[in-house]
Amino acid sequence: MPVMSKKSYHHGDLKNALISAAIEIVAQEGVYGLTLRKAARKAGVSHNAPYAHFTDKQALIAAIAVDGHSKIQSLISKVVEKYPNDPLQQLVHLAWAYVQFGLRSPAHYKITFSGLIENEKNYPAFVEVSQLSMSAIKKITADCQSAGILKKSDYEVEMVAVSMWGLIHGLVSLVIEGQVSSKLLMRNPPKAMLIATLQQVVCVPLDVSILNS
Amino acid sequence: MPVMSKKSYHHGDLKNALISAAIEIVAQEGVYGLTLRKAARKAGVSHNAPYAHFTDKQALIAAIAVDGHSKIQSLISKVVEKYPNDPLQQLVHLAWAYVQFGLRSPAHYKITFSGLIENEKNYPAFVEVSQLSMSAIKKITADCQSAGILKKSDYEVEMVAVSMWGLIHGLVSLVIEGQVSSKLLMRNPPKAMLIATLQQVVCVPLDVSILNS
DNA sequence: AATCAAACTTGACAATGTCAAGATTATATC
DNA sequence: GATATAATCTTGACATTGTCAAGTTTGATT
Repeated sequence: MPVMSKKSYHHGDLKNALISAAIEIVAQEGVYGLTLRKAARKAGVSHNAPYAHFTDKQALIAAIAVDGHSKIQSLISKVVEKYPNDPLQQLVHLAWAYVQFGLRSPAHYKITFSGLIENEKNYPAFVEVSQLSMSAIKKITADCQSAGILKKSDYEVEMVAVSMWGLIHGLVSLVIEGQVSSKLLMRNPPKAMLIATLQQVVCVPLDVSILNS
Repeated sequence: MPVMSKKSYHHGDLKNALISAAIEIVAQEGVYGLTLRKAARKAGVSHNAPYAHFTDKQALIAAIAVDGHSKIQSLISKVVEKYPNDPLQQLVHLAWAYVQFGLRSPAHYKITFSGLIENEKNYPAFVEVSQLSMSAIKKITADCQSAGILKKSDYEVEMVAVSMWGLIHGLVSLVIEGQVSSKLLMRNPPKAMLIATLQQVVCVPLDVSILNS
């Protein structure tokens, strides 16, 4: 791994530098503000340098999405480690991680989870990492069912996991889009909102205090 | 309302013509294929004509979203008329309308419900129509609660409605993005999928046969 | 040390969003 | 009904963008 020297012809770590730059741009100017040339400028290279690492503008966007999935996954790992054998805590904190990521970095969240990538199958890294996310949710869901925390439906585990995923993702989307009135948010901050939602799905009553950590 | 004469300087109904053209483009070439100039070409006007009706490219996108909301709302109206005093049927068919719209016109659905509009507050028509959608869902949800079909939570009706909305929207999003494996879809076609999902939320068992219509 | 491939640059091109200024037509006012 | 006014549409121009082509620099391999 070559050191990032100040002024060499070769950047050394341009790919990651471009991704970071792109994430910053997206955070500051939104999805439509992202430009290949702008990212290149921010990384201090010429306007065509990105093409050595990304075939497309879409490929850079896909890389941002991969980064988003990775961030969520590292959060999930931490949560699973912190609450072993407690799938309810894992589930709630998993959902909470999504909400936090979504509210903290809306644009990044959108790119990652809201289907802004046109042909995802063209980007194997994205396909792989998004399947990993799904696997994590599936595992936690299955554990919840075994522990009697989630209803067992007649359909397979994946079915219920998709429902959970959808529920959380849908909620976050609505909050980000502002379709949930701010008044409602004031009276029911996201954390309580999440609990209320999960209570619809979970068949044991939830104690809100489990979230104080 | 002037007739759409063949070759007058004034188009007569350019605004709607542009929206239709844009929807077609989006359906055929995806969101990134949409271009102001392309829509203008398709409507047979000069490249700057759209600016008489839309301040922005974003404004045209917002108009597409408004159209999507309108389509869903007319579907909702029909369903509510068809099943008066049967909130469960209303709920299921409402959800089903979303799924159908999403699977039939993925790109249009994305623009309408997936937050592709950057600053929605800048487009009052969009804000208004999306609030109407929410109101419809809220009413049906409340009716379901009154009928004992949906659990009453400690939180207000809007809370539960948001959950329902989120659940449906999240599911459709995942299907559109292809994050739900096609194998799963084969074994559980969308209609059954929807039922499975609703069974997580609804506290009375659902009979799949109610969907045969 | 010579070769090769990867990483990066410069240059070019068509397409796009949008501004400015002018042309055409509908509508309202007298 | 003529005239003013505003809405609608056109032509022209410009900077920016994604991407192709061709060349340059450099690290790696032999």
